[in-house]
Amino acid sequence: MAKTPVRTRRSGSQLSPEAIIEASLRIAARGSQDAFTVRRLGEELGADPTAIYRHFRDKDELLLSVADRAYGEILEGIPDGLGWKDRLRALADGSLRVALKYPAVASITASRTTRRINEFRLVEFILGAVTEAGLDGADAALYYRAVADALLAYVGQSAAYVLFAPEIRAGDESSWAREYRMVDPARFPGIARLGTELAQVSAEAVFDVRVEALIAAIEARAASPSEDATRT
Amino acid sequence: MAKTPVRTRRSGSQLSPEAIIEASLRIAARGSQDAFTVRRLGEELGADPTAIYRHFRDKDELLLSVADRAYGEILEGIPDGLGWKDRLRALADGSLRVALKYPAVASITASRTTRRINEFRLVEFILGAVTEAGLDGADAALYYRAVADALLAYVGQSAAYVLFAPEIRAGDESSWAREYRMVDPARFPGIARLGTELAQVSAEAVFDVRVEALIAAIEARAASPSEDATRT
DNA sequence: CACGTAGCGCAACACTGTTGACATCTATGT
DNA sequence: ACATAGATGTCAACAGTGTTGCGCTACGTG
Repeated sequence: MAKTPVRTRRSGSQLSPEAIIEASLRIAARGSQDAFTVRRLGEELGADPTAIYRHFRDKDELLLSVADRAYGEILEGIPDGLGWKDRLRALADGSLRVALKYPAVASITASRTTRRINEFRLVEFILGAVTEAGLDGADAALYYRAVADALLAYVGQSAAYVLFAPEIRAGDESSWAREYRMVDPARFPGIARLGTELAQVSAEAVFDVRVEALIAAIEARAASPSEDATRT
Repeated sequence: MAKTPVRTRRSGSQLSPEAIIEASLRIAARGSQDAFTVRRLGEELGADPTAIYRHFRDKDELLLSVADRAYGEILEGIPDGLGWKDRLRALADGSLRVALKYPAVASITASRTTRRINEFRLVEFILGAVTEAGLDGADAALYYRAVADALLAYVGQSAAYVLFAPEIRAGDESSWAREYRMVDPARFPGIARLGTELAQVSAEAVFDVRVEALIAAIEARAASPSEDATRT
């Protein structure tokens, strides 16, 4: 029936949760070239599309498992021996890298919670960084959430973007060079004056600014822990 | 044909782009109670579901128009006479408010560009704020993008979250009080130690931290404009 | 006044995720 | 060793999504 499969795997089974997760990652790695659908997944596995429902309750549960596997890939890419700032930077870079590697997974999972092993490891990783920065208690929890939410949001947004059809993406990207260059300078003086600079901003630089802003906020908070965290 | 409708509206027409946009906003305002689908939209308009294709090329174009209308709603809610910091704070609050009012629209549009009038006004608004803060040229463009992307990402993430089915949301929210409380303290000492504080963090406080972090980054950048913007 | 066409309704298509019925085949209890 | 229960896989089908082609009506314009 539609029940969570037991742990005892039968030897005769062709499929397994691990094999399904890996096939999902293979499909997701092809980005917008290959849709991450149940039928396509069955094709990749050489099995009936509905066979995966014997190993996962629904596609959502599969997606969370796949995402957790991706979380592990992020953690593996972070070297040891770094200070808390460089650990957070490495985490940000790795998250973006993995999210762009599996955009279909990242774009859907960005506002979810996997509640699986590698998510625990990631939480512990961030908590360790903010603790080393000098935060503790409610402050550590608050700034952990700020870091985690910001990373997930940005990374998910970037993933959703690369997942768009090329023609849509081309239209969005060229807008800075087209529509934004033709605006009425009287109504929009700022856009008219900075049109060239706006078209030249790189996504990497923006990502950098946002990561460094968070790190600076953590540092500032650790320096004055008694004040209230909210706006003055 | 599948061509963009001309501007001369016939008097006998029951529908109009404006009426369709407003019906879309009404449906989107019902959140997860009412799915924002083409058929539901036709029902709301008292017309055939496919009638909207005489006014919009596809659902994507409609969505961008609806989003731009929501952008206008954000701008209307921002009072005059504020300094640049309070203008950005009011923008952030208004963006989140409108996004949560029309979650179905915000969650899809978060990584898109409308290229319509109210988006121009929003860009001009943010550019004015960062300019008043003391930034100019490439710096103003860079930090505009950081603010705009961060706002869109967070607001879209929040919208996607409230759009989830209540049972999924309940599972995600209770995870802090359940799974995260039962982790092995030896493997995850940070989670075990801060479990209580993690469960008590409010989304508003997290939003606040992220907005203030960006404002502080702009201020710091304006104070030392000669340095390189990237990580040291 | 005739005619081209915008506006709209209807039926249908391709594509999602998902479920129920049926068959097979393994693992286990006796 | 054998029978049975349950896990695994296949097939057909369903409800839901966005979208398109065809035909009709009624309007605005020549």
